[in-house]
Amino acid sequence: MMNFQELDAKWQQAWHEAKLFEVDSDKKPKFYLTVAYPYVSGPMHVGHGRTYTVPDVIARYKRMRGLNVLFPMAYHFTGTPIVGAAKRVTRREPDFVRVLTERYGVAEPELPKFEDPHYFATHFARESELSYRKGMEWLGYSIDWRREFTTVDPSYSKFIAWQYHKLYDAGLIVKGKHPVKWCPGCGNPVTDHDLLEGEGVGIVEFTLLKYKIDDYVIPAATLRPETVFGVTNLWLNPDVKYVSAQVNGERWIVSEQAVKKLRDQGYQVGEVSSIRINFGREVEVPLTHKRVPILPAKFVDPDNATGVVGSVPSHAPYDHVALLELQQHPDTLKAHGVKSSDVEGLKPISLIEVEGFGESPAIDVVNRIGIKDQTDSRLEEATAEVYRNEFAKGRMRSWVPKYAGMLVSRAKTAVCDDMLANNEAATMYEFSAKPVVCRCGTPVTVKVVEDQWFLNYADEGWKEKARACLARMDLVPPETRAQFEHTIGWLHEWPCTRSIGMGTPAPWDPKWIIESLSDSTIYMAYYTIAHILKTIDPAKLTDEVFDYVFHGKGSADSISRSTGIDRQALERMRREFEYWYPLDYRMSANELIPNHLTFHIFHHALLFPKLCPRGIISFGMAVLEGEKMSSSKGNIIAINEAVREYGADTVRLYLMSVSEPWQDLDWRTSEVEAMRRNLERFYSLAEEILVLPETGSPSFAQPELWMLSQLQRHVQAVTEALEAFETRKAVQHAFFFIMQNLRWYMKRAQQPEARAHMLKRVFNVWLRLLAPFTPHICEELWERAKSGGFISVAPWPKVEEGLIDEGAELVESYLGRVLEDIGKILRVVKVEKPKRVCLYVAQDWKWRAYRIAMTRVQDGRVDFGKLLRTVEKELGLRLHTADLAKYLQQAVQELRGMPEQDLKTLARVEVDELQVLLDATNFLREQLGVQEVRVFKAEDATRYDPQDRAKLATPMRPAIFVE
RNA sequence: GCGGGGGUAGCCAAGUCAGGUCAAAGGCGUGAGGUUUAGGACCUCAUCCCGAAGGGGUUCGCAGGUUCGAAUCCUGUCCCCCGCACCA
Repeated sequence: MMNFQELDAKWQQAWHEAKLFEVDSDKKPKFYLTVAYPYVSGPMHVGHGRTYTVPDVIARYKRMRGLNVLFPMAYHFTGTPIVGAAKRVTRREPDFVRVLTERYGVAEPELPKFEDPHYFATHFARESELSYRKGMEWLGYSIDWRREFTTVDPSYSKFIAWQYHKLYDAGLIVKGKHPVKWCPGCGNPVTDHDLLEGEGVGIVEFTLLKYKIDDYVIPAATLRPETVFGVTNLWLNPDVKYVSAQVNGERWIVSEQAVKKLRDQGYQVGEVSSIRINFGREVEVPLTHKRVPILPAKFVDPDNATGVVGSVPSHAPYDHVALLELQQHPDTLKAHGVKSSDVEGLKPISLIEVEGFGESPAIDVVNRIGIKDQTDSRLEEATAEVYRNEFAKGRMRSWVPKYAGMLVSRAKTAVCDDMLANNEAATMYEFSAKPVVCRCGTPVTVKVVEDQWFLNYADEGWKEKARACLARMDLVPPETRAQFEHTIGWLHEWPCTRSIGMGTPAPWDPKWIIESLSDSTIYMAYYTIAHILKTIDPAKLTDEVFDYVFHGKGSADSISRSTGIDRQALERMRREFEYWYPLDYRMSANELIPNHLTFHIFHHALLFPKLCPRGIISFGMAVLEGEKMSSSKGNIIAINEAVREYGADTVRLYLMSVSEPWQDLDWRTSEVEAMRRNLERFYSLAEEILVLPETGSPSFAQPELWMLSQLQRHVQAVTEALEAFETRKAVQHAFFFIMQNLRWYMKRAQQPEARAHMLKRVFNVWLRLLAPFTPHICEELWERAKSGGFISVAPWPKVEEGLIDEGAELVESYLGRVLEDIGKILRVVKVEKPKRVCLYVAQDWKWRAYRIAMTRVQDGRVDFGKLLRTVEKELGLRLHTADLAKYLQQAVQELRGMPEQDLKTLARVEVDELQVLLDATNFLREQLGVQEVRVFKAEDATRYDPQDRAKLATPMRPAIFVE
C-alpha cells in the first residue's frame, strides 16, 4: 500500500519553502476568493474539510489558469460559544471534559488553561493537532499564511472600530429595547449553548390587554389581540394567588409569579399587596368598552405571562370548553359566589371568518375532537389548529369596526399597535416552552435589555443599496437569489452588541462588545493588508489610516506624519487593497444566507459601493454516515484522523467527488476507502507509464485518434465544470472517465510505440487536470516525469480542437455496441465459450438507402411514399418493394430516435464497417475469449453463414452468428 | 404559516432548465469467474422482470393531462429536509 502521507509532507514543505502561495499585487490579473473563517470552538472535522477544500481546489485551478490568486485564512474568536465552552471547562462539566480529554486529546493537567476562552480558541485555531491550522496544512491548502489573524487581534479591533464609526456616522446604528434570555444566577444573557434544558425555545411576544375595574387594571395576556372584539368574559384561576402591584403608575392585578417578570422586562414595579378576586364582578374591555364578568377557570397558568386571560370562546378552544363547563355546572359558580344567571347569557361572539370552518372555528374543532374538559391535553393541538387556520386564511368579519375585511395576519398587528398607542395595551415576553434552565441550574427568565444597539437593516435606503449590489452578483447555485432577495426585504433591526464575550468594544459605547456576526461582514478587505498591518503598531491605526487605505482619502504623506506609520507601508496597503478588491468569490454555508451572507452584502453596499463582491457560493451541510455531526458531543471525524488514515489527496478527492459544493455531503467510510484504492490504482498505473521507453512520434491508428479525441472532451468538461464550481462533475471527468477511457485504450492499442507515446502524452494532461484535487500525488508524479517546476503553477491544459475526431469516436462506440450485442446473445443462448463468432456487415443497398433516409430525417418531415420512390429509383434494384418499405420504415424510426448530434456525425463521417471490424478482429477475439472471429459482407456469396443471419444486418448493426 | 430545496433501481446519487442516445451515468453494496501461499487487494462480467439471438415487459413519490414520443413539460395531490433572528 502506498504511503501517501510521506508525499503530503514532502510537498507541503516544498511549497512552503518556495513561498508558492504568498502573493502580492502584480501585473497579472488577479483572482481573490475567501471562505467563511472558522469559528474555533472545537476541532476541524471532515465537514469543515469540504468547506475549505472547495476554495482550495478553485484557487489551484485559477492559479494554473495563470491568475494571481489570493486565498487567505483567519479565525473567528468573537462571540459567546467559545466563552460558553470555557465556562463549561470551569464548571468541569463531566460530559464536556470527557470529550475534551478523551476525544480531543487535552491532557487532564492542562484543563485549567482551557478556562480562559482565548486560550481555548487559540488551542483549536492553531495549537492542537486537531486545530484548523494544522488540518488545513495537512490538506495542503494553498493559503497565504502571512495574512492569518484572529478577530480579537488589536489591529482587527481597530479595523472594526473604523467600520462602526462609519456605520454610526451614517445613522445606521440605533438604540432600542430587546428581550433576551437571562440567567439570574450568572447575571448574564444566555445563549442556547448555555442551556441545560429548553434548547431552541423561542421568546414570544404577548399583548397585555388592559381590562379596567374601579381603579385597577387587569392585564390579560394574549397572542391574538385582534380577538378583543369577541371577548365574553375574563378568566382568572381560583386556585392562584393574585396580587395588586403598582406598575408604571397604574394598579395592576396579576399573578404573584408575574411581578418579577414585569420587573425584569423594564416595568417600574412599586408596592405589591395581596388581593382577593371577586368573581362575577364586571370589568371593562379595552377598545370595545363592553362590560364582561370575571369568571374562574383552572386552565389558566399563573406562570404564563400575567396569569390573566381574556375569554374568546368563538376562536379559542380553551375558552369555549371552560365556559361550557361553567354553564353546565352552576355549583362551581356558586362556590365562587357567581350567579348562574350571569353566565347563562354569555354567547360566543364570532369575529373571524375562515374558509373550511363554520361560525365559530373553536367550537367546530372542539366538537370534532370531542373535548369535554378544560384539562384535556388535546386542547393544545385544537388551539394550534384554529390559530394556524385563522391566522393564515382568516378575515375580520364585516361587523367589526375599523378592521372589517382585514386579513387576520394584518389585523393582529394593526389592533395591537392601535391599542398600544392608546395605552389600552402593553407588551410582555414569555418563553414559547418551559422549562428553560441554565447550565448553572438556575431557571432562565426573559429580560428586556434597555439600551441595546442595533444595526438598522430596516433602513430603506440601505436595503436599496444592498439590492443593487445583489443584482450584479453571480450566485451559486442560482436558486439562492430568491433567498437573498427575501432576506434583504425581511431583515430589520439586528442587535449588534453583546454584554459578554470576546471581541471589539463598540466605539461609541465601550461597555458593549460588537457581536460576532456583526464583526465579520467586510473582513475580506482586511485580508488584503493583514500581512502589512502586522508590521505596524496597532495604536497607530487611526480611522484616517483606514480611510486612506480603503477610500483613498487624504495623502500618505500627511497620514504618515500624523500617525508615525511609514509612508511606504501606507502606500503599499492602498495599492494592495486596490489590486485585490473587489472580492471575486465568497464561499459560505447556505444556512448563513439569512444573516451572515446578507450582512456581507449590506456592509459592502454601504462601505464599498463601487467594490461589491462579484459572487457568493453557498455550501450544503455535511453529515457523517447519514447522521448529524456535533463537535460538542464528539461524534465527528477530525481532519487529522482522516488524513492520517487515508492521506490528504484521498480525503480531498473524496470530498470533492461525493457531491457538488452546494449539495449536502455525507462522509461514508466505506466510500472513502474505495476512493483510496482508486487513487492507489491511479498511482500504480502512473508508475507503469513513467517507466515506458521514450519514443519518437509514431503514427496514430484509430485507437490513438479516439483516445486523443476523448481527452479533449474531458479537458473541456473539467474546465467548464470548474468554471461553474462543479467539483463533483470535474472529478468525474478528470479522474473516473479518463481512467475508463485509458483502460479501453490499453486494450485497443496495437502498436507498442504508439501506445507508449500516447500514454505519456495523455498522462501529462491528465496529471494537470487532477492537480487541483490531488496536488501532492500530482507534484510527485510531475517531478518523476521530469516535467519541470511545480505542477501547482503549471499551465492548465488547453482543448486542442483539431484533435477532436468524431469519426474516431463513432468507430469506438460502434465497436462497443457490437461487443455489447454479442455479449447479450451469448448470455441469452447461455454459451460461455463460443468457438466462433461471425459478423456480417450490412449490404451496400441498405447503406445507400439509409443515407437517403438520413437526409430526409435531418430535413424534418419524412414523406414516406416519396422516400420509398426516391430510394427505389436511386438504387435501381430489383428488390421487393415490400422488403424495401419494411426496411426503410425501420431505418427512419431508428434515425428519428437518434440524437441530433449523432445524426450529424453519422451523416458527415464515412464508416467502412467491414474494415473497422477486420481491424478489430484480434481485439474482439480477446474480449470475447473466442477462438475465431470472422467478418463478412452480407452479400458475400462465399460467406460462412449456416443460419442465414446475414440478411438481418443493418447499417451500424452487423448481423451476428455465434457457434 | 413564510422563504428555500427535494422525492430516480438494495443504498448514495447523475439525468429534469434546452422531451427522443434513458432500463436510466458514476460510486457503494451484492453475486459469479479469474488471479493470489492465505486473508486482503486486484482484474473481468453481472446486478428491475421475462427470454436458447442482439428482443420484450414494467419502472423514475401518487393521479391526471400535453405529445408520434415524458424521469424530463403542464395541472392536481401526498410526503421529506433546511432556515425563520440575536445563534455561530
